[in-house]
Amino acid sequence: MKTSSVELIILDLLSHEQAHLTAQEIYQQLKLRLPAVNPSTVYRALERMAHAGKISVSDMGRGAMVYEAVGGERHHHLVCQDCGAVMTIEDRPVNELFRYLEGRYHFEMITNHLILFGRCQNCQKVSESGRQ
Amino acid sequence: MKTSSVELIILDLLSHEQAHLTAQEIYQQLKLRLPAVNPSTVYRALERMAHAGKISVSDMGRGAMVYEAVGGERHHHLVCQDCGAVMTIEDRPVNELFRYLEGRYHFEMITNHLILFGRCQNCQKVSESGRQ
DNA sequence: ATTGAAAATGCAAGTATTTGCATTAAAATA
DNA sequence: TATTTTAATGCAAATACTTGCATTTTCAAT
Ligand SMILES: [Zn+2]
Ligand SMILES: [Zn+2]
Ligand SMILES: [Zn+2]
Ligand SMILES: [Zn+2]
Repeated sequence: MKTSSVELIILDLLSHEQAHLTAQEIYQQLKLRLPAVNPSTVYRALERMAHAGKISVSDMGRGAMVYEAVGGERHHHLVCQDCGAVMTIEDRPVNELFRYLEGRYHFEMITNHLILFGRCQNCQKVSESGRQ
Repeated sequence: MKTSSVELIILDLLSHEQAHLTAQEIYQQLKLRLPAVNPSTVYRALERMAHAGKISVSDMGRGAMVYEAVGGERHHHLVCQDCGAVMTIEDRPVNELFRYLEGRYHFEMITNHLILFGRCQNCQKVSESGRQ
């Protein structure tokens, strides 16, 4: 794999903020620095980087996959399906499950950014009191 | 919510086989029974049904989300990123993690069909011996 | 420094998915 | 049953994403 200039900029974009960006958002940002870049180049670069484990790809309920640089502390998220709130959770309990499954099923886990959907405390209260 | 005829057929499609079907696959099947159905009707029905908890939506690495009827035994999957093999795993250990997280974060879990990516035993062996 | 192979990019066409708005069908109400 | 209300559908246009192929760039080997 050649070190593509587009890849370098994408990594820079994703590293700066601890961002979860969609392909579209990345493309828009990228155009600011590389005005002539083609959309398909971006889609292909993201696919390549995800496959190489440089970035994670996750459905966070935003209608399109979001990408994040892999590197710092490993983490996961709880996403509220009602209000969209995103909570970040520690790796430990998730990691324990993963180690167990690896042993039990002789499977080597690659997933490194788990997204779980549900309802946050606030939205639970709302529907408890109000109608619905 | 009106009982839409499209919804009924989709549920029937998804129930019959313990299928994980993409929107396109569902649309193609549906056309056999309802030749004049419009694609957007299918996409909208799927969105509605997912939101109502009637079906699960998951990325199983097939390039598009797959839908499955919710109802029988709750289960989850391990998907091999190399060969695409799909293993079905029991709910118990996953459920334990979920209950823990619910208590720890006052979060009510909705995710009911978890997909974890990794490498199956066979593909691990292959890359161990062969090159790469 | 040149040359050649392999990988990345651009471009254009194809496919998939979403969206706004008018119409139709279903449920609720009178 | 007739009327009103609300949700589902069709249609067409817009947007998002993918793919095949020609060209350009990168890296490694002269
Ligand atoms: Zn994250
Ligand atoms: Zn919430
Ligand atoms: Zn399943
Ligand atoms: Zn495999």
